[in-house]
Amino acid sequence: MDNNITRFEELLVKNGLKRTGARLQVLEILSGRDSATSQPYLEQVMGKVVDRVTLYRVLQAFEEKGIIHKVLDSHGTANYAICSDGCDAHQHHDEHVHFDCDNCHKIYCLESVKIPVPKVPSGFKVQHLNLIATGICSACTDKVN
Amino acid sequence: MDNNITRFEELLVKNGLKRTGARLQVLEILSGRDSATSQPYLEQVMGKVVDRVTLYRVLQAFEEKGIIHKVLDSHGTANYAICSDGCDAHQHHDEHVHFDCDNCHKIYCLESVKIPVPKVPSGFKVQHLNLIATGICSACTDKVN
DNA sequence: ACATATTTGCAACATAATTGCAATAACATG
DNA sequence: CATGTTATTGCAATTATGTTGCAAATATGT
Ligand SMILES: [Mn+2]
Ligand SMILES: [Mn+2]
Ligand SMILES: [Zn+2]
Ligand SMILES: [Zn+2]
Repeated sequence: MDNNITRFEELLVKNGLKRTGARLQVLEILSGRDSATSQPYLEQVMGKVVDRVTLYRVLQAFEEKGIIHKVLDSHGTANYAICSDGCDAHQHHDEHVHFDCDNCHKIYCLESVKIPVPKVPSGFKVQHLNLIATGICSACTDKVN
Repeated sequence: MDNNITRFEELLVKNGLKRTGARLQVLEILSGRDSATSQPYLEQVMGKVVDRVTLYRVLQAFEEKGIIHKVLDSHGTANYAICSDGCDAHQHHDEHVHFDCDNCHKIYCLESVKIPVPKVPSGFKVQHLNLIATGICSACTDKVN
């Protein structure tokens, strides 16, 4: 229909969400970064043009639709990253390792790294795994050398 | 009970902490439970006898001394459990798996379950691992059957 | 019992997140 | 392109978690 429609707008429509400025802006920001983006950072860069509450609702809607996923860092701060693929409103499939760099404090989605399944005591039924590794990221390691 | 008091008092003294009511009460509560205890729960059961701020400071001191460790659940809520191993002021070594039950919402320290080390891309240097498994705990599984 | 360093309570502040409601904007329909 | 319906937003208020400064209280060695 409309060839001007961007891929973000398609994503919104596909998920039954109206294409509003706030939503497009969040998608723009998140997709332009190589690591997860914290809620405080988002709130700061989006400024007062978009209300805090709207940002929270946008993030919540995106998470529910499987457009983004949330990663809590070691301080409990919410960080968001675009889901790579296959996630939808019914299920997220991004059980990859997240890497929290002690130096630059970026949180990387290590999409290719599956979480190794631990052997839990009998009786415990594991449904989801969430592994956060902390240390020094590749970029920071390079800088030092 | 009296034995406990003595044991806890020794623990405090050993760590250069004065044995105060608030600290002993926190140790009592945490040690009497089979799973990690959330800050909100602690605040509730300790009531207004102990100020919120004092509770925060007690928890912070205990964590620094290696007496307890903090586990953030999937909502980012702080939960605390007594350290089993020889943790001290210089280092925690309780990198065990934590199990967050979807049913009873208890967080278990699976002391015996080490976190399997993931293979991260070259350049990334892992220093710590934090794995939280969610699912149904042993007690809840039993109840259903 | 006394001196002193630690610990506590209080008040104030900071930040993250949620809710209800009214105003507004998106968009399907004609 | 005007209009009606519905989703979305902004605003104000509220809740929850956590921190800081400071003065009062208390634990402890002497
Ligand atoms: Mn991710
Ligand atoms: Mn533990
Ligand atoms: Zn880094
Ligand atoms: Zn359970």
